[in-house]
Amino acid sequence: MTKDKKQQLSEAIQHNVLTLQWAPGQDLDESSLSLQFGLSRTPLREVFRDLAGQGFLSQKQHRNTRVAELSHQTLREFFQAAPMIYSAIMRLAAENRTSAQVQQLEVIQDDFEQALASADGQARSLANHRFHKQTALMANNRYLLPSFERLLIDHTRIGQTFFRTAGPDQPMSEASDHHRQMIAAISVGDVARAGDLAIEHWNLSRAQFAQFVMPQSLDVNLGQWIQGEPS
Amino acid sequence: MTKDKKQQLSEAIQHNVLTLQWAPGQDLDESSLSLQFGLSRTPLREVFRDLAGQGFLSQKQHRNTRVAELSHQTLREFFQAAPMIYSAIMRLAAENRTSAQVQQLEVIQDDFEQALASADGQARSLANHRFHKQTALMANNRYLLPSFERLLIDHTRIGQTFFRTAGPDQPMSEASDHHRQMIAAISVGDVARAGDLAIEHWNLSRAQFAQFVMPQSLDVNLGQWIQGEPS
DNA sequence: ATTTATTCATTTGTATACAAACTGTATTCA
DNA sequence: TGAATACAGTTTGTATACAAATGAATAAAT
Repeated sequence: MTKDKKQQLSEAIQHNVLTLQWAPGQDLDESSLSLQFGLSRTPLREVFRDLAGQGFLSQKQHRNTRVAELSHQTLREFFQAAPMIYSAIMRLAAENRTSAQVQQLEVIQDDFEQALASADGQARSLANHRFHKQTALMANNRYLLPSFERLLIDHTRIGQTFFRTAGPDQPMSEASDHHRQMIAAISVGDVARAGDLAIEHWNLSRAQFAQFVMPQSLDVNLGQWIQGEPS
Repeated sequence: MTKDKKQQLSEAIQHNVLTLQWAPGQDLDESSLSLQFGLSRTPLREVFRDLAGQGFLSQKQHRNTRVAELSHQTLREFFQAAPMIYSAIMRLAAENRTSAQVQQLEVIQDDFEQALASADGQARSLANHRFHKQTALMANNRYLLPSFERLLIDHTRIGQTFFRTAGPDQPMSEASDHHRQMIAAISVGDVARAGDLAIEHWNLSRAQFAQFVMPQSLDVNLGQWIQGEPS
């Protein structure tokens, strides 16, 4: 009945990090969490290590574990890497998908649209997260996956602001349209189209970021990456 | 005097994995290793988890930890991801490098050339590994790094055969030439040139792979990726 | 008054004992 | 004979006690 405690703990931490209920950089306390989840410190620390390896948390020797930071520097690195990786994942998803996975993706997309209709920013954001995570699963490439998952974590955290404040109108439905078109492209194995859609979808996200969270001082630097290739 | 035992253990494992002294898929024994390194199982298991997260080892619930596998499937995924990531890392290295890092890279390259002169396949291969790891450090992008490191692990393992058997002649010196040109491009911040060199260097590696380790049956499938974009 | 030591409380890291799970062998039953 | 099951030995996973390291607060010194 009581599922795997470690699994539960891991999922709870991931949830708290992705929804910003735990702020970037926030300290975590081993003993209180181990009490809270009925686990001793040994397995708890193993979960910490796993999640640090995946980019949810960060650890330093003899210092407490914290929620992974989100600094200006990480944002810059984020914009340098994201379009390429998202596009590659989408192309490979179109290449390698199975029909069962496509069906699963459609279910997830239905959830996403339901979440958009609600006013619940967390639900919207997590549903979006699940959609893209499924595309990564379909891409089926162990080398690309870790980078993509890291990007997705921070994409979801940054996007919180947007999903929280915006109504279910313009850009929201545009995102949903993209998802539907992605499913179509992936479903028929149209690799090039899938890759292009990723870029297009990404440009939408970028516009959101610029509007809602981008520090003014970074705009100039980011500009050269946003357009495409830097000269 | 006795440095950090965990660090020592971690480096020893990495070395054994990269040089194929531990074969892909090989089982590891917790108790014998903990005895051997004078560490209890608790910290040893933490090292295992870290290295599994980095792609050196692989773990499953209630099963022993093993050296990460190298199957046909992983090779396919490898060829799908490698050129793009290598190129991106090299471009970013040219973009973000510091002069101290360039100097460091030159030292590493000197080591590499020394190793080429020797007949020691492991030394050659590890020196090559260090060169590319340094470029990743210079790229300074936390999102790309985990994917690149995974690729580099398997690149090094696959390349062992080549570095072991070949003399210090044709393709060897060609690789070394590439390294020198990379340093030059990175040093002056020529982003496009650095990216192109990565592709060029990669094509050389690929030729080596095809010649030395590629299973005949896979050649056809891999062909479509080797040329560039699949239609 | 500011800086430098020193102490102590808190937290992280390690060792070890114990519990749970898996693997292979032997035994039972069809 | 072959399949299924039960058992034993080994290995992985967890709890807990202890050791080491950190940082904050106090005391000492310039």
